[in-house]
Amino acid sequence: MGQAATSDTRFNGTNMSLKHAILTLLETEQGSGYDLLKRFKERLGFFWNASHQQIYLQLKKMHSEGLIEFETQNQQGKPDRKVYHITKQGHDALMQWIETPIKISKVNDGLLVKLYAGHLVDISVIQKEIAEHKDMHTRMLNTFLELEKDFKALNIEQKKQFSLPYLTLRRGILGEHAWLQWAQEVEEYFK
Amino acid sequence: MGQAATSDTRFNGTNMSLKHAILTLLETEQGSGYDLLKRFKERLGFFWNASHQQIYLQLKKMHSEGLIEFETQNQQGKPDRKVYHITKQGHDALMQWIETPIKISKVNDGLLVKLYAGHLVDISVIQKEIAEHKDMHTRMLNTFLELEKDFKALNIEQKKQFSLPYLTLRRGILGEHAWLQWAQEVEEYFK
DNA sequence: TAGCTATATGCAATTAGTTGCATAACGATA
DNA sequence: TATCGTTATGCAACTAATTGCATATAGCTA
Repeated sequence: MGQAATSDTRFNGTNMSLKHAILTLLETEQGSGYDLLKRFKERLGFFWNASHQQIYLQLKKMHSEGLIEFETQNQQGKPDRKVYHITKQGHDALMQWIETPIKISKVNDGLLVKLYAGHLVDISVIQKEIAEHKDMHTRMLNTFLELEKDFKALNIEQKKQFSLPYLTLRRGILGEHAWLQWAQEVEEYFK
Repeated sequence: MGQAATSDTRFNGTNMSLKHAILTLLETEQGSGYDLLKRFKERLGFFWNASHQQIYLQLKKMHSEGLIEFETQNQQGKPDRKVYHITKQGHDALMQWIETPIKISKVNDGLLVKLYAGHLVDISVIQKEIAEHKDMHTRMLNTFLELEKDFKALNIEQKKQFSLPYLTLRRGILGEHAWLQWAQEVEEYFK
């Protein structure tokens, strides 16, 4: 056990930011911060996560940079909505970003740090936590499989339309499968 | 395609920080910032990544918090080394962290944002970038498989000693396998 | 009726992480 | 001899993200 697992040069490229994920969403359809929050959760949750605070902050910043514009919609009973849409500048920035290589995404997983340090505590502490994470991953996988079922029920035209989002969904499914397979191995090891 | 993929309540718990990864490393063996950097790269690269700037900054902060202590070692020809070791306080903080549930680790993958937005550009742009990432993931998998080979060559006693790090390595291997399998699917889709 | 969820937005303080720069000497390679 | 990689540490400026708080209404549930 002594080979270098990573080398700095493999991780070069532009840094990803929430900014381009938001531009991508607004490119297809305008929406408020709240709309975007929902879209992140519903459609991008398997590869991008963002809190509402972060989204609102980014939107404000992007507006000041001229990447997006908004109109205020008054609503009865509910607070006003700021409906954002992408500008020419925002579209250009997105296109430029897509064509610039990005870094391989960084993995920082606290659960594995715990497992690595597991000799310091009763191993049942770790086992219990892995079991809890397994539940979460199982629920996520099931959600993804539901989404896949929906996709498979579409007609050929619609399938073509959603093929790229579907490929990202596949990443989520394969990723969760791998996680659960690993958890299985860990369980068997401790049996 | 419309089900919620994630819900806020599933992501509760203490936030992981570099701090505890460093404490874990120092718990086993004392070392300098530079040593820790190497250990991150060599042994934790498949689940934790940190730059040297960040490590030195954290060490300074942790020292001011009393979690670690250091002695300065003079060396001929080379700069002085600050060899850090964990304190009682640091050990206690680590133990407490291990027993506190942590959040499921966040996934933010720019490459998938690009794929999601792939309809905006010539798809070959995306294909090319996925191919480049595939190379990196292949190299990483090979490194991990080498490490696994080293582990398998150990005797029973040593295997027992390194069983927990080995399980974290398995996560890396299964994760990279899943990534490459996905890349294969994407390639076949575009063929 | 009290609490929960959803809708809708935001600020302030803090922590985490990146990017760029700086220094300094050794040994190996070109 | 010039450059490159390794060893060794660090600051400054910036960007990214988290945590906690704050406001306000409607509808549903216990």
